[in-house]
Amino acid sequence: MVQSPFCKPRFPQKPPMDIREIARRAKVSTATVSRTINGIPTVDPQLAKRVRKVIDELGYYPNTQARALVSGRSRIFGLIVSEITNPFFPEIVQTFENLAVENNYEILLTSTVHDPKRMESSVRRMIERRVDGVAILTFGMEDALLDHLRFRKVPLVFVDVGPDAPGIVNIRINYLNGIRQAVQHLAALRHTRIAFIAGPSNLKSAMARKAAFKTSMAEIGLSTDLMVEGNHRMDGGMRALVEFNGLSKPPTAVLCSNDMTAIGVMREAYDQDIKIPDDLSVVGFDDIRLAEFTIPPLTTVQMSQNELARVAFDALLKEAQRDSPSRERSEYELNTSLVLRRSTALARPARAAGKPRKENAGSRIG
Amino acid sequence: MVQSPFCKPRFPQKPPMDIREIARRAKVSTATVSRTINGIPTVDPQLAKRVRKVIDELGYYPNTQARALVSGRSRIFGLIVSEITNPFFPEIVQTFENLAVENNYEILLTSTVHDPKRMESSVRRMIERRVDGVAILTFGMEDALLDHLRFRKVPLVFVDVGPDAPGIVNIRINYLNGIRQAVQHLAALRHTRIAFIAGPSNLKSAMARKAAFKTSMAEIGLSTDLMVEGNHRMDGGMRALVEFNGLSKPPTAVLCSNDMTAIGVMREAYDQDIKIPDDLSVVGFDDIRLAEFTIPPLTTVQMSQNELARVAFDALLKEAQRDSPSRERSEYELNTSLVLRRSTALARPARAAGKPRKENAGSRIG
DNA sequence: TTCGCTCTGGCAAACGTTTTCCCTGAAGCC
DNA sequence: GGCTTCAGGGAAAACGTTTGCCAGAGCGAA
Repeated sequence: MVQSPFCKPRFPQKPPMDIREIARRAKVSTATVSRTINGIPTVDPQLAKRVRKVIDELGYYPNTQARALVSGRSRIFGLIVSEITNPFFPEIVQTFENLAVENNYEILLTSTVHDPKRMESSVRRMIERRVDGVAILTFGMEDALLDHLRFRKVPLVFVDVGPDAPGIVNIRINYLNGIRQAVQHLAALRHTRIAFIAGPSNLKSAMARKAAFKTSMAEIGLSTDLMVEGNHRMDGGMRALVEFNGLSKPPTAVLCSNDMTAIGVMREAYDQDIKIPDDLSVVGFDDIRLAEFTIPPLTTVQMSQNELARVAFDALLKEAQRDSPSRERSEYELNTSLVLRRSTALARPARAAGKPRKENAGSRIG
Repeated sequence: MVQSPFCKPRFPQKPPMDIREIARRAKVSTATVSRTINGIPTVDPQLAKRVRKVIDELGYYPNTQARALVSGRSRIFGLIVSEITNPFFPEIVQTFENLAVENNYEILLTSTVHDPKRMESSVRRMIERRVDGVAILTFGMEDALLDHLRFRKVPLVFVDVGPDAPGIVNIRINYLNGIRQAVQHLAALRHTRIAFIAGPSNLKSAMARKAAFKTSMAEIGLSTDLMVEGNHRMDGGMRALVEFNGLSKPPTAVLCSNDMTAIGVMREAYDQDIKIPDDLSVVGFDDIRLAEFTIPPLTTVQMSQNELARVAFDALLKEAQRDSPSRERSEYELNTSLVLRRSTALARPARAAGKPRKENAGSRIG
């Protein structure tokens, strides 16, 4: 609990540039200045004009902290992500910021970097700054931490994993739609040995994707014995491909739980001289911006980060603007859909078992 | 100047959970509680313990806004970038945040998205939230805006482009070092027709890189007639390569003003069936994390985002902690150096002029 | 003219901290 | 035991806003 002290003012000699100074110069009370700034209609247009003139001349900007203190609203939304360097998030952050600017909010951006200590710190920072709401785009947040926020009646927006409680908004993602499209696309290209590289099993969203894959495969009568757990990072994808290649009958197509995994697969394939899409079809998930620019461009299931951010922000805004906590739980749904690029192709009739790649010693059938 | 009003408290009935409540329950004055929280040593250990107990039991978190109001320090640093979706920045933001957490600061992250309105809004937001300092990692900020900050004696940290004024920290980047290494590396691989794809000419940093390229080429007696202006985005790189291929004697190696440009080049090369590095060597600049995972992995000049962020943050912290503005201008220098990966190779003796690629109709010498 | 109503705008009380100043009591010294 | 010193902790004044309440002005109607 020990904290470094908030110390003395930087420059005590700094001339006071506050609402009172404005009031003095405009020969009105501070109340009128405040009302003018806040666009309250009861103030006489003449007066307002005079006040605004002084404000502009002096380059006065109201002190948000004082405002927040008295109004009880900080006009800050918290945004918790797992790590900013994960390419999935910058797009979201950008959209979030754009919306914040439009609505005179600030974003308190916090990343957990998968560290419990940091999660706790994230929540503490949110509470200390008295955010008006938090969007939680990371997974595996401990309930005890959430309770801190819930106890303070901070509006919460989750993706996928929120508890079913009043005042908590959940954005559900329809994984099945996109993943079914991906599976059927691969099937249409004559692939039957379709592998899946899952995300870490402690991530609900990763499990949901995996379930969607199983369902989709079952629907068209394909077996799902080719499944490996990755980590949603590139190295996970690379390792998975190595593992697949050790199999007697390796897959001809791989569906990945996210794009970074797919990029890892492609990278490993490059190292092993496996041609994509000719030797192996690869499909990602997320459609991060980068997916368009991989080599080859990645066919992937799109989950619009833009839309996700927008829905989350709107929900937060709506929740923050009401004066009492909403009673009914709100739910939003986000769809997913396949976007075709160039990392998938017709399946080769068969690949020789355990064929050594680099040396190209094996015979190729067909 | 019209702003939406800060409205009434969300839940007036919320029980007061403030320093006074703590004081009451611990049977001390608010002053003691405050002193305890701030770790001021004059408070009796017994008392402090009692206070901390109450604080923990009640889950009390001090109100940062009130603290900031009275102390005159917000414990917020502004961070202005051009756009978060530019892969160059997330790494910086992450490091910045890590350091902020360590030092009990918050980051107010703002992006200009190359829009003058947004720049203005960025600066306004910084001032309104009374940040303790701003790191400006974007270029082409208008002086009038900066003056707003300078006038308020907000510590400022720039990369490369800061004005020479007291209290302004400049982080200079030694572009020449890394670029010279890159050029000499290519020359050692027998390349003589080395092209450069520059960044937009209104970016000082881009111009500095270009100048470093010219210098490096001149040093080893090579001509620099193969220069094109890109835009630091992928499409710029793609267009540049198209342009080069229209030439009667296209380059055998390309040095790019940043990694995104290089990725664009590689992407276009893929489309045109130009093999990298066999047909064309490519070198980037920045060493964004992604560079390690392109196909092939990109040889590039590293400018450590980590170190940049760290230097910027430290400078800000130092500046914010002093009680009067520093008189002397501080300067930091950041080095750059080449990191070798797999996008460069020995030059082919010559490439046939205007050789059509896809159709592979030309003869290949060597 | 007087009453009462509507508007406008000022006064002052919050908001939740930090910090100055001062008071108390205890310890140290002769 | 009386004096000085000092450490510890409390009362209260800031910090810069918003906003409830009220006073006065202006105006129309009786």
